Amino acid sequence: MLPSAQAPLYEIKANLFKGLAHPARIRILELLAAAPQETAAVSYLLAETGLEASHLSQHLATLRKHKVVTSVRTANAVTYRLAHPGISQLLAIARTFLLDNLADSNEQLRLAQQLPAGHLAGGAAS
Amino acid sequence: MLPSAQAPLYEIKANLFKGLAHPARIRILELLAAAPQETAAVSYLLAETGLEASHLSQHLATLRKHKVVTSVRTANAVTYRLAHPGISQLLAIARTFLLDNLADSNEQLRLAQQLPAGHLAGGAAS
DNA sequence: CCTTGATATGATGAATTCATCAATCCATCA
DNA sequence: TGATGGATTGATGAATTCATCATATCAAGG
Repeated sequence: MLPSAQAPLYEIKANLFKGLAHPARIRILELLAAAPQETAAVSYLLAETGLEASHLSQHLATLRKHKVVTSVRTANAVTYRLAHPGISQLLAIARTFLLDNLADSNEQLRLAQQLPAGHLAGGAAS
Repeated sequence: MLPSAQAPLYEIKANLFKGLAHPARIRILELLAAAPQETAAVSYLLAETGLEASHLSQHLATLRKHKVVTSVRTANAVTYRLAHPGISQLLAIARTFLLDNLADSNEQLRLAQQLPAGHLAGGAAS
């Protein structure tokens, strides 16, 4: 059920978050958010994510379905763009929230051990 | 797979959004966001949402699992609280994004009909 | 102890999403 | 036209989430 003027706003919001609820789609969106004019070609996304073409297409289709991205075909190339600046804001806020969670984990670890916590996260990509 | 210091950040983000990807949970979070100190009792959430107790509990458990809320039991009452101010920011941004989508829908409708669009959404709750 | 109120958990079938491969479509070129 | 490159769609089984009811747990009072 897609966003519709007839659906309650909480349903519309939940649907938006469903569109964001997969790691591969987060990676795609972050590549777009970091690209000039929040726009990138499928070929670029393909190279950067390392996904198989059909897998990437499926995820892009989901993002289109949820109106998180828009696409334009130019000859044999298709480019995708974030549909709204709010998307990158959502990603940015999710980052601060999660970094705080990491800080909390550090705090709990320290209280548990009564020792200064070493560094916990060394491999976080984005 | 819960947020862990070892998981890539895009997986952590996707997991956060999974926690938000259900209408009932959005409603709960918005009630909390609007409550004093972003805190409310289960009994209050029960009355406001109209959900059955076990259904509400299941959703609250999901929100706890995703660290979107925290809970405290005081005697036979349990209160929930947003775990981070970022949550209400996510909801607020989702709102602006979606309102823009409504505006877009209005624009397309107008172009299609070459007539001023009447009001489309009259029943949106939140 | 039993009863009551408040809340959480367990279990199960239905629905949806995910992962993945095959096939198809679109555009270009010789 | 056929071949090639770029991108999408269709199909299917596995995994996860959702919906819902039964049961259990926690806390307080008589």
